[in-house]
Amino acid sequence: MDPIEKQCIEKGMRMTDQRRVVARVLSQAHDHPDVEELYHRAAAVDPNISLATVYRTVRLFEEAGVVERHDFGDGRSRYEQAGDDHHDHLINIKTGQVVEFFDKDIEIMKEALAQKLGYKLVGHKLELYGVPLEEEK
Amino acid sequence: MDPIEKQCIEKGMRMTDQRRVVARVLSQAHDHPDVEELYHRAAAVDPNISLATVYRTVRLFEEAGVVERHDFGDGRSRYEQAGDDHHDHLINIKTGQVVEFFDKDIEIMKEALAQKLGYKLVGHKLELYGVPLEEEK
DNA sequence: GTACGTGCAAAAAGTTTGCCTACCA
DNA sequence: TGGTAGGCAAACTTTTTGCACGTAC
Repeated sequence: MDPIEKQCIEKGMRMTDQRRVVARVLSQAHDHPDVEELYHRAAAVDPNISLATVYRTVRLFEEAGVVERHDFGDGRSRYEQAGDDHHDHLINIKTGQVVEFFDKDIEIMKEALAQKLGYKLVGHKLELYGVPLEEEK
Repeated sequence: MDPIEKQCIEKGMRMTDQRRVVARVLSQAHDHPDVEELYHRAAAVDPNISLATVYRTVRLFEEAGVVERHDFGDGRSRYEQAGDDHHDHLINIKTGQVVEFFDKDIEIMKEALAQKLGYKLVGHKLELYGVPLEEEK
């Protein structure tokens, strides 16, 4: 069983075929698909799934904390599995390609900064936008 | 003359009354208004300005680099003057209130990280989402 | 004078919702 | 079987655009 479905069951969600399909598609995705893309991938498995259901499902998953929603500035929400392996993103503004990275020190600093400002950190995102070094000209 | 208008002229933009009004509203804003809010503030000065013009103007300003666009997760774009005083944001998820902060060390780390990944940093944003420490329960 | 900006309304894009049917537990 | 999820289409929100008119330079 895929990890997202497992988490859903643990949280007591009612599991339908459609939710299982979306869960699996998200678990297997190694990119950051938007809803339209998720819909296509899900429809390849179950051609009867509707776009509305994909919207409802990703929202449900997001609220349950099993997936993360991102906005990389192109007007669409993008989703990925919310694992224990937190990471940040670097977006190549020439190609739209997204590179994931993790840096322990910066994570520590985020926590410390929130604390210093008088807040408990409940979420955080760091996005770097860049151009490849060789082509920067 | 407000700083945004000055920058616009330096960049050779044609300055209309409407652009001046939006520039002034943005220069005087100390929050992160969305387009609807900018439109209201601009309309208070010039009742003939249209929403479409505000959209066109903020986009123009953003592309020229004189304002910054943010997405704090509520589905609308929010704008603020792009000064030399870069800062990041902490969003109080209970109230939606936005706290600005700046941390030299974290800025240095962003730059270093991008470099390590093989990119030249052209933009970056760090958003912390938190709840006030006293009320965290 | 001419290229460019504006207002208005319509359209586009992304997302949500109402309603009725279908199905999970 | 009862309550909840899904499909479909319509509605909604935010943002963009076509067109005719107006204006900065």
